[in-house]
Amino acid sequence: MERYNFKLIEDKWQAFWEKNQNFSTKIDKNKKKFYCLEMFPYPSGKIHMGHVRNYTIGDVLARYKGLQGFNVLHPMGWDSFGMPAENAAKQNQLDPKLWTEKNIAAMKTQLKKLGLSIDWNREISTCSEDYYKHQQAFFLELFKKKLVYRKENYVNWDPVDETVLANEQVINGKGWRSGAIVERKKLSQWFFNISKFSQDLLDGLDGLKNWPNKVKTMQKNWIGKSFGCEINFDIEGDLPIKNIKCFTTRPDTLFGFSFLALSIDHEISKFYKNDKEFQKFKDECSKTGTTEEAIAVADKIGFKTNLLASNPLNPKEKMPVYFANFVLMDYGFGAVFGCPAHDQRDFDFAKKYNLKIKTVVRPHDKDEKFEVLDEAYAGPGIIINSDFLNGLNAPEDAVIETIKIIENKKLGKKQINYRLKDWGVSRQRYWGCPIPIAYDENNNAHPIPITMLPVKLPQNINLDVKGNPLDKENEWKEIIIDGKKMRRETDTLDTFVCSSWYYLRFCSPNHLDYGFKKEEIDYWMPVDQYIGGVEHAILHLLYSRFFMRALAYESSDFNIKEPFDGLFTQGMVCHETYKDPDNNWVAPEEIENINGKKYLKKDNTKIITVGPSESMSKSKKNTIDPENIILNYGADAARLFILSDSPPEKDIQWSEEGIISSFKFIQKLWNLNLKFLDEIKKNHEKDSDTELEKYTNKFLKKITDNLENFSYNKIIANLHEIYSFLNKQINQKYSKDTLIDNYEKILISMMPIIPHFSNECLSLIKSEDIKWPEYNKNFIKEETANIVVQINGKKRGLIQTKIDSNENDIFDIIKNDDKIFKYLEKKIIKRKIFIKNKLVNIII
RNA sequence: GGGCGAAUGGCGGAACUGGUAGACGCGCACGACUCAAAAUCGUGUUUCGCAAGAAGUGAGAGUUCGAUUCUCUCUUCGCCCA
Repeated sequence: MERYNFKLIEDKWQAFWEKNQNFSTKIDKNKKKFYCLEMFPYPSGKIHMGHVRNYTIGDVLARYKGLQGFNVLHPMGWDSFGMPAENAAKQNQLDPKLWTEKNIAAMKTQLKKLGLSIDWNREISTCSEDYYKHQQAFFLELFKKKLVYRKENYVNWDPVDETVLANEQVINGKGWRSGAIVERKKLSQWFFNISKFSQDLLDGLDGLKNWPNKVKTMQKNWIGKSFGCEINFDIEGDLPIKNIKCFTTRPDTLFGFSFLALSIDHEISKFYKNDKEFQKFKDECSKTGTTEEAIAVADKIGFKTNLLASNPLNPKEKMPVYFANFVLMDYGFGAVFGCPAHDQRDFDFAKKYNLKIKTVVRPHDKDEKFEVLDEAYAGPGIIINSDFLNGLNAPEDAVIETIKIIENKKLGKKQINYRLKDWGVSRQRYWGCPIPIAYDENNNAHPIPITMLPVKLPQNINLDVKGNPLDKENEWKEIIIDGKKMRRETDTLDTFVCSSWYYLRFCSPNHLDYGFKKEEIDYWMPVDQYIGGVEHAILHLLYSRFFMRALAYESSDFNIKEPFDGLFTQGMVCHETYKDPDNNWVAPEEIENINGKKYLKKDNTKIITVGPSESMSKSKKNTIDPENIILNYGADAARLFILSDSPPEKDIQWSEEGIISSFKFIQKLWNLNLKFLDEIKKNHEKDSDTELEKYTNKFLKKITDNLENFSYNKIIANLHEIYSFLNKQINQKYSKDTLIDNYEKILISMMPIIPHFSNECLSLIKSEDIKWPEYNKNFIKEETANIVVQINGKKRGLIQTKIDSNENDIFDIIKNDDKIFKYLEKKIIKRKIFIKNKLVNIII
């Protein structure tokens, strides 16, 4: 048999598509559009298997929609600002720009070898001036709409590297690079007012019918709407403070009040500015990171004031006021009332400072004597020890009732609170989009005029400095606006800003005046199917949803709110892990298989222990390089394997056996194709072709259904089935026309999966009018049905009948079937269940 | 600690709205071809049992004529958040 030369054929078709510009797209108002987008990659230098999976899934969809006649937009670009470039530059004395561009070129070559149906004319890169110029214009637009503002906020500060760290760079409270204990430090930073849209972002989730519920739930929790009430506590003491406002979701536990806790940034902290003890306490607090997690894990500590707060519902009760490290200024009013019996944090705090713990809720299964002793009880129950609230159902009824009372007594009011905080976009980094702002001598911020955009990053600067390199560029910092000398903002934008609108830019990648052209986004947006990893379920997707709203805000010519109509989150690519006897990770290519055991290749004596399959990572040395796979097995085989076995939303296990099997399958299909070419030369005359037609149409139905449902793994099973069928049946002397007609349809249906192979085979018999084959319903109809015969719910036989046979017909057959009938002899039939074309169940 | 999800042969995974559990692939076994091996092709492959048959979808209960599918409790794992 002739070998299938995948190298030759894949190169041929990739060159063909490029030459004919098959995937370059233009607006065509006579055609329905389909915008298929995969999350664009960070240009690290090499594609990994995760990319292969992500882009193969997207490509299957894009090609399928194209064959169906949609005008498909399927672009690709680069999320090319960010820290790795800056770090690499520091280490190797390189220019981040050159490093990034080199990586992009390399990855583009690799992606092209996968045979993706991408419109490369629309390629964008977020670090190019053409891109970030528009981003700066958007920033100014948001500034004008007052959706951007500046405020002081805490950052994770690495005191050794003198740099700000992102949350994920803080590991166990220490800087990832220096190992220094991370501090909280206040910096003046730019914020996007995303919280203004909290309710709208929450409401919008209901309309996203084609998003996984999992992601919607995660976003919902992240926005964290809570229903509660603000309460005024009267204050007594030696300060000019009459009352403090608190937010709580559990006003019903107010009789359990035992202290008031304030954030160290609460406005009354100004009275303690000169208190040395307070300053010491504040320093202590600043050693905790800024994440909610860090604060939750940290020891609960407090600083007692001389103030007393009285319980609004029982003014005689006066409790101490503390500053506490677990109260956040961003949430509520930076003040909470402590109810130790029913909140674990408050409980820990009360234990530490010996405060009263009064039980005010009893679980439904406990009596009035129930008392909280060792841990807080936060569950539902009945209110006790609470005067006029006693007997109410907590939390539901009790919360509503208490709020009513509080409102009547004018002690506070009902309030809705959101956990979602404003988005801090300032990064003290070089390799990012410069913020188009300048400061005058009084430190007032002024937008840099739009005509002066882009604010370009300076090149050839010294990166090997502590802190933000841009801050050291004194010449660059100087700017003259309207004849006035000013100083540029040296922070750059969070890279999440770049990815919050790139899907718009793909619609008008070369438009010079603005980030997009209205006519073009009106046609292409929203993205019909967005595909990427679940790790972006919260931030990136929420920021994108915000960005659309921010652009539409106070704008009449922008009416789309949701950028992504459909979302699909694919699983990770995993591989077995290996360790040598010394407990070192070993890469798959260092291993040799001898008699079912795995040995270290180098010395052939050390036995390797096989560990569980885990997501591919360099640290565990269980990565597989896609470039080698494509080189050795071809893009079609790689695509075939990455789609088989596991549903796209679940993790997939990469294996050597698997990719080899896919590779062999393509060879088998090729052999079948040669057989077919032989067969049609024979030109049989036969009119009983229905079996082939039936099988083909059933196959087309299955494959279409599976494509629609993202059941791509089942499509591979369908391909194996159609292969076995054809391989056995092709020499059944079907007539030439029927054979060609059906084979064509089958080949077209394989085009989304293995495009090079199917295009090659198809080109040998057909070159025009290639479109997705609709299945013919007449061939799908069954004429017979297999009926399961159950006796007392147990399967006792299987009989074949004409389709739609009635109960009596089936019982006639059963009576004549000895194998089944023996169970019924001399028995009284109590009941019969009959499901048409499926089963009968006889109860005796 | 909270939320979401998952658990099916030796392995990855199928099973539509409650109706034949194990599609398809890997692995394994046997056979054909071969001097031989590789490759390829064919057959078989949930478990126990010679068989008839029985058991069987993480564990335990429940609803139902019938449960991998629905409900409850538990266990383990994964992801996200704290």
